Amino acid sequence: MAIEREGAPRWRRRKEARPAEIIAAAGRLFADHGFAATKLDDVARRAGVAKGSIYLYFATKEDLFRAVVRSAVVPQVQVVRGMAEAFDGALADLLPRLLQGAASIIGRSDVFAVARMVIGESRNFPDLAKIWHDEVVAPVLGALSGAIARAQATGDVAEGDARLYAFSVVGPLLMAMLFRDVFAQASDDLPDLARLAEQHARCLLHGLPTAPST
Amino acid sequence: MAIEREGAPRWRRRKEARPAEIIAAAGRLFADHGFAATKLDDVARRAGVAKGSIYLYFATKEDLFRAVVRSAVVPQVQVVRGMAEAFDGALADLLPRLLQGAASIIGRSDVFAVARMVIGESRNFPDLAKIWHDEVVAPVLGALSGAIARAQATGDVAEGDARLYAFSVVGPLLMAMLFRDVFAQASDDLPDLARLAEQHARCLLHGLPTAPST
Amino acid sequence: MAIEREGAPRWRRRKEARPAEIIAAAGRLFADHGFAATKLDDVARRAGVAKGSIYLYFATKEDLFRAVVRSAVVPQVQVVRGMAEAFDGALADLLPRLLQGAASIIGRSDVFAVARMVIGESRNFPDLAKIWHDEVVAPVLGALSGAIARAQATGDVAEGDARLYAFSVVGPLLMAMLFRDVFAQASDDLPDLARLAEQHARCLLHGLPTAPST
Amino acid sequence: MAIEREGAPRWRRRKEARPAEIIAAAGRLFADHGFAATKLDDVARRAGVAKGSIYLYFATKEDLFRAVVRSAVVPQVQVVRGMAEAFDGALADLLPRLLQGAASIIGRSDVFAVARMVIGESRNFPDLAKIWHDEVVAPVLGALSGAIARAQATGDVAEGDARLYAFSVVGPLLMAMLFRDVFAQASDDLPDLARLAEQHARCLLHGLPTAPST
DNA sequence: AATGAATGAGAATTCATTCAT
DNA sequence: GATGAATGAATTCTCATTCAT
Repeated sequence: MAIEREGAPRWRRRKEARPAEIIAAAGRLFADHGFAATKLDDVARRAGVAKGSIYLYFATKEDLFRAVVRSAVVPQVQVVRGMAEAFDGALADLLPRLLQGAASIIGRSDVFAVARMVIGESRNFPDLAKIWHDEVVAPVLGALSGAIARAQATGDVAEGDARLYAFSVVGPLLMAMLFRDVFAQASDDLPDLARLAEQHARCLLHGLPTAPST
Repeated sequence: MAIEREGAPRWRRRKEARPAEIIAAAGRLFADHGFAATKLDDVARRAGVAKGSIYLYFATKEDLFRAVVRSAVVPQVQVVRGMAEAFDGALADLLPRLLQGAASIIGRSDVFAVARMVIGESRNFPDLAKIWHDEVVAPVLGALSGAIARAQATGDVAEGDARLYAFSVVGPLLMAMLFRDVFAQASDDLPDLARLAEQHARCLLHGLPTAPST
Repeated sequence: MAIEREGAPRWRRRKEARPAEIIAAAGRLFADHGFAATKLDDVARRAGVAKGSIYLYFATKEDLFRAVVRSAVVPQVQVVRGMAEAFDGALADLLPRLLQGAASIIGRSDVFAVARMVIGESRNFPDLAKIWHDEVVAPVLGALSGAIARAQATGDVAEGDARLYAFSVVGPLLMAMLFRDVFAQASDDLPDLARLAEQHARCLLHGLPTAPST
Repeated sequence: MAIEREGAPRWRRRKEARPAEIIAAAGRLFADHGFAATKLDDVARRAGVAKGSIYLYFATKEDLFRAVVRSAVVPQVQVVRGMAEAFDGALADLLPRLLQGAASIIGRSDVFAVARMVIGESRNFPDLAKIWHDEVVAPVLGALSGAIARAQATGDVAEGDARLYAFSVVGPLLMAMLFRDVFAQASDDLPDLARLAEQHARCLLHGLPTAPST
């Protein structure tokens, strides 16, 4: 239909970009409506592509969904790497920076939209749960547990299960993020991530009580 | 399926029991496959009912979904009440019991299957997110924040945002529960809820470091 | 449910009345929504009867429809008889009275609701078209044709097909009635039946032209 | 079914032809069985199209029905125009030609199948009754009334309500057409439209009586 | 490669009819 | 007789997927 005659078309969509554009469009719609409620018709329209073209790059709708989740995993892996490298200083210095960083970095992205999808579809797409676990969650927990274990070795941190301590460290922040994502409309008192990060770091260092209990 | 007690007719009208049976069947399937992937045909079969009979009690599939979530809210409200009443003793006694209780009570039920559904469908069913928030989440957070605020008033707890402290208290446990639910198949190292409850309680009371930081 | 204990219940629906009540209720709904769009549920509710009770008197929905149409035929047959008996006087006297009578009698009843149903469902219920034809339409046309034929024999009416003359006599009035019924909402200028009857009678007697064309 | 001319590919996309083909098939079935009793499955089969394809062009079954009726209106409007232009000569010349023309033109088409549908469903589809009224019935009546009024102005036609005269003019013919359509199977003496047209024209001009009644 | 018309299996929903009470 | 809960076949509508162009 759109006829381009002369040698170099003024502007042409690069075919290499297509899959990424489709993934971006699909990601948005999946995040907004869930897997089943998202229509490939809409994905195509949003991506500025014909419906059939999606099938040039993705065999099925499920495949596209997988691609979306995978593509969201990649940047997270960067974050994970950054965190792992950060785990070196003293715990008292580390924790605030760590939580603040997580709060601001993750809080700015839309990982949690993807996380929500993965959570909601974890039974239908066990492989995605696996990917998400292996590529994102386990490494973060691993790096964190490792740092804590090292801190225990140097006597900085009380004895106990390092992996469970990792939950103690990141659980509140993650829960708050999920809260914000799920209850965005339902609540008019969404937790402030930065303040939570700061306060929780202090809580982890000194405990909840005013006077340290001997 | 439904075992009739002695003397009862082989088959009888059960106008009162039917909705509950359907909700139970639907709850199971929704939890396992999500809203969209659950077929009313299967719900009917599982409930031992004809497909059309579902419509005697629920106007639409969405309505049935809502009923399932609502019905899951009720028992949680009991739990919430129990927790609220528990918030009276000294923090040092309270926290371990509280977390242990939450871990065992909630961990035994299948709330998290429903929670997973609510999370996954929160965009498609904002009203359910609202119900879940208002009936379950907000009251728990409220009761907890209240107790913490009271403890702050008596000088037991350091100053800070009581509501954010509530996240610090329950976040790790909730994240661990969600982890177990979502990554049941993906991970071979699921966190032990009871141990986490116990360890996190200690962590909250003394902080992470070995020697309380003055 | 409604328990009546003592000997003679104060008031009890006479079972003989039931079928008629059901027919009345069904007639109304069929007329308003057509055969297919009428739900037996609504018929039952309107008749103040349980849905299953309809089947005590009518084997199927179609049967009920037939009964409705048949029941509407009976009073029409009376009208037909009345018309037949009226055909005796001189044409000049007869026509105005006849048309006026038809206009007022038929116009007051709701025959045309039934007629509309018969017309609309004539393909699906050929037997009803047959009944309506044999019991209502044919007798009227027959009586009218007969009277016209007699008037032709006495030289009162010009020669020609008496049956077609019958169409000339009643067609305008019937079309106007149908018009009123079908276009009740669509038109804001519904024809006045009484005036049409009067004017058409004159038209039939003298012709349209001012000066009778010799 | 649809015969392709030479050189045409055995099968090809016919985006433009499809809607018309579907309307044609649907029109036939709606006319034969009514709106509710017509299954889209059958429409699809008759149109040589997959069931889903219907929905590429019509949002709902009701929409398709509307399209059918609308499409039947267009040719009628032509007829109306023709009639309007015909209204010029003297009444004595005009009436026979007019009625004959109407009888042969309309009698040959299948308008009355559509009319029957509109009549039968006028309660369920008031908008269609409105369209039919505004586009077909009112213009015809209007043109006819106008011509009669002009004839009254020139003294050709007796005084009286021109619009009601219009009913006197066309009523018999329309009623006969409806009779033929509805009672095709029920009657073995269907009125001959051409003869009725001719005889009714005479009746209108001279009146029923042999000797013009002064 | 790209298109988008066409497909048809699949799912929700309706409702006439049945039947245990 | 009367009831109304239960049934399940039937139907509309959806949408992932295909394929001729």
